[in-house]
Formats: sequence, C-alpha cells, structure tokens
Amino acid sequence: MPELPEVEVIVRGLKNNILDSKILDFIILNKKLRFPIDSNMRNLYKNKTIKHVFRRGKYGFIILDGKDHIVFHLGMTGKFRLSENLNYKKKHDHIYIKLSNKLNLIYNDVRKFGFFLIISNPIDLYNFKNLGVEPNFLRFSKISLWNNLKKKNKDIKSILLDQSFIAGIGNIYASEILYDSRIHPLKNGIEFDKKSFDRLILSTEKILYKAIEKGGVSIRNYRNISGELGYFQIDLKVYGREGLSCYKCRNLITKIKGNGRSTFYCDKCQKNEKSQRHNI
DNA sequence: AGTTTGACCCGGACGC
DNA sequence: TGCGTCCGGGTCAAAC
Repeated sequence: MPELPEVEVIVRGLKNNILDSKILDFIILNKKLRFPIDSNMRNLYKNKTIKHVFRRGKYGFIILDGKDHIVFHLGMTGKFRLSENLNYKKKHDHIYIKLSNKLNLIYNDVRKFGFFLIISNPIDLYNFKNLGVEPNFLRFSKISLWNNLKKKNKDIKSILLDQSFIAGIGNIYASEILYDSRIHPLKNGIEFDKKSFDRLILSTEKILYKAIEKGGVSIRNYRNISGELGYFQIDLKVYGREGLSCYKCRNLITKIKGNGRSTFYCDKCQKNEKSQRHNI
C-alpha cells in the first residue's frame, strides 16, 4: 500500500524520468476513479511542460508550466509505469500520458481508489488538505507536536493515522513505528510522557527514512524492469505477523481491530499499564 | 470542537 | 465451476 515512503520513491522515480519533458497527450481511458476525472484535464495538460514533481503526505504533485497542475493520490493499488509504447496494455490501465521524451507514463489502479485532481495557482502547500507535519521536519516541530499530542484523548494508533497530525503515515507503518518505539497502540495521547514521545518521534523518522532508502536501493534508478515506479518489498517487523513470535522477545504478536483497521503489536514489548488493566 | 463510526471506492481471495 | 461474502486502506462526512 502506498504510504509516504512508497509515494516518495515513486515521486523520485518520476523526477528521474519525466522532468522537463512535455505532455504530448493526456488520454483518459476510464474516468471512474475515486473521484470522477475532470474531462478538462486533457485540454489543460496537453502541451504543458513538467517543471517540478514533489510529494506532500501521500499526495504527489506534478507542476506544469502555466497555472494548472496535477495532484494525484494512489489510494490502495495505484501504480505508475513507464513504457516505450502503448501497445502493451494491461488490465486496469486508466490513464496514458504521452511524453515528449518518447516515454509513456501509465496510471494503473486495480481498486480505483486513487485519484487525479486539477490544482491551480496559487497552491497553498502548507494548508493543503489540512495536512500535518512532514516527517522530515519532525525534529523541528517537536514542541507543537508535543502540545498537540497532550491534548488528544484518543489512542496513539489513531493519532498516527490522522493526517493532520503527522502527514503520510498509513496503517502498516503505524504498527511498525509503535513496535519500534515500544509503545502500546492503545496508549492515549494525554497519557504520554516526554520519554515515550521522544521515542515515538525518533522511531517515526527512522522507520520512514529506512523504508525510503530501501525503496531507493531496491529499485535501481527508482524503476524496475517492467517500468514500474516505486513499489518495493519492505521487511515488516510486526505488521501481518499475528500469532508469530516477536523478533525481540519471542512472545506471540497480537492483532486487534479498531475502527475497522487491524493493528499488530507485541504485548510484552509494548506495555500499556492503563489499558492492560481493562483488557481482559 | 474533538472524537468516533461507518460508508465509500472495487475486484481479488476465499469458502462452500 | 460458480456463487456469495468478506477483506483491505485512506478519506470524508455524519453522528455523537
């Protein structure tokens, strides 16, 4: 699932391959994504040059010359691939972007949870979708994050998924971050002390940064043999390991469900004095 | 106003 | 094999 590290690696892949080329055509094969694709897109994007590509949270931005730009979100199964020709079509291809550098950028999405939106100048990135702190700026935002956290009367797992707190963490990395920082997923924001908060921030940086690095290394030039951008295998320490033994203490990993989302953790390594009392 | 819940998007996987 | 049911994650809106 594309969370921040995957989107970051995909964006780097795009930078490496499409920057400075011109969009010769923007062909919409299927409008029915998460939000219906605006049919103006083809006209707006045609013959525009790609000036910048960057990421904010799990969103990607493709900045063109002129005032209209592209924002995309990959949902659960959104993928980009680069192809020299358009004859090799795949199931669930939804958009073909013909580029002046002889490559075609293809958007493929099995579940169609992803979307493309038009965004126009001026772009207020700081307030975009009310997104919170970018993880690479965490260490500079600790005071406001701490104050924010201490006001939140809900479990840290949900807080991590809240994009207005820290931007870009999804369900998988949330479990990984909490495992790494030895924090129980049901620990409340207001229950945090400075020490565990510090560990949380460190682990967030560490887990996300390592994943980005892994993605960059495992995909040579950010693009695999089939031209796919940014998908890579991360070694998960807790996520999906229900009933298997913890790598640190051999205790069995627990899976819980809240808000319809699964959370994995080790109840020996990630203690929560308060919720443990009520747990059984 | 902050928090919780659930709907929605959809096709693949799985069970019978 | 065919059918039905469930599942997954991110986002948003409605409910509390």
